[in-house]
Amino acid sequence: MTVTLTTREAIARAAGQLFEQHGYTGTSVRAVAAEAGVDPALVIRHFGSKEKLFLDTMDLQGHFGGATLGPLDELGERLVATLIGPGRDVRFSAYRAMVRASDSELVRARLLDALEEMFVGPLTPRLPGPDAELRARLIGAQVAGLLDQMSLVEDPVLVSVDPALLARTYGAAIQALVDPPSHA
Amino acid sequence: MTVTLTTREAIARAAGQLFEQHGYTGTSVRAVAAEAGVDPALVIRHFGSKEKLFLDTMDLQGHFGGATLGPLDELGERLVATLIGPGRDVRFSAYRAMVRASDSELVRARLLDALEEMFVGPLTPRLPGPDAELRARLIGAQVAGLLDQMSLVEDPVLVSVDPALLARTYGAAIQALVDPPSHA
DNA sequence: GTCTATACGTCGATAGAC
DNA sequence: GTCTATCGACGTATAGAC
Repeated sequence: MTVTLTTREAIARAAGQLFEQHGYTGTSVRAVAAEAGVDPALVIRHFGSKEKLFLDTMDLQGHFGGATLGPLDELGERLVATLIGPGRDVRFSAYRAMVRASDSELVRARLLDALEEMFVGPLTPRLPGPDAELRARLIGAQVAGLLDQMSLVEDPVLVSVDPALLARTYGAAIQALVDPPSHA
Repeated sequence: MTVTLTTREAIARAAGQLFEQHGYTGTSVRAVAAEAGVDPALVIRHFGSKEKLFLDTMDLQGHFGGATLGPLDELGERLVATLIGPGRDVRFSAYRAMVRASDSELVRARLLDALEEMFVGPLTPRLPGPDAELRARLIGAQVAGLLDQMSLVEDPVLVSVDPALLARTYGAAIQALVDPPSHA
């Protein structure tokens, strides 16, 4: 029920919006300050640096939580459907903003941590068969790759294809890592 | 047999090295000029802008060519083995530099083009069964994701795991998109 | 035609006055 | 806490010397 925002909240809100819209480089501290209606020096004073402001503002975990829930059977298809389903825009723009800022070492570390917490961690103890952790990490790679093509470089074919077909097709490839490997 | 480099060549060589080493943001036009032993203004004069210098310098196609050759049988495993096999460092650093610079729209477009030319184009006409183009693009996504985790965020587990095991495991997931889908 | 010298505008960040 | 003034570094442009 807060009618007024604290200065810090106003800055964070403006920063999140501008970072997702124009990227890290394309968003100046001065632009954030103008959007929030405060002095540019205040932005640095409150958050320490532009980089910390970015990391404090961007949140991946909040958008992808629970994607690995449910039975292992057909988990691949459900996982993809969750990623590209309703509300995909907020997920895509958060991931896109992070990767675009990956020239920063802290941002890369955050990306690795987020993937670990959201996919590798929950998945590893549930996968049957050998090399469970490796397979969980490779499922994470598949997720990252799909997000790359759909939200970062925006492959027009993938963006506009029937989501159900995409979930079925890519889900099968993910399922190949969920199910225990069959040796030749 | 050229003993001396032209100014343009010297700039390009210095730029390529610095961009791969310190990223786009971490490499200043002035640093490139100093490394090449020329005046900073010359860099802009020869290449137009820092962004064009980056695009002229970075080359993905040259490093990944021919990864999709050979019989479709076990193509997945061979593809991964080629990506992470001997000389992986040059491939990884080229890809890493590009993604780190993906705040630029031109760089993102180049990434999409490169993946299309190297994987989607050669693969689409060869894949049996329905949705060949979609499956080829999703194989591209799998490749991008693996490169993300190994060369951009540098997942320590994936970087140090036995390459043969990795090729076998991730190769099986790629093979699931090479082979025609089996409907339930 | 190259190259040098210099300068412009903007950036992230800091110091110190209210 | 907030603003003013300012710093050094950046990408880029241009004028003019070889």
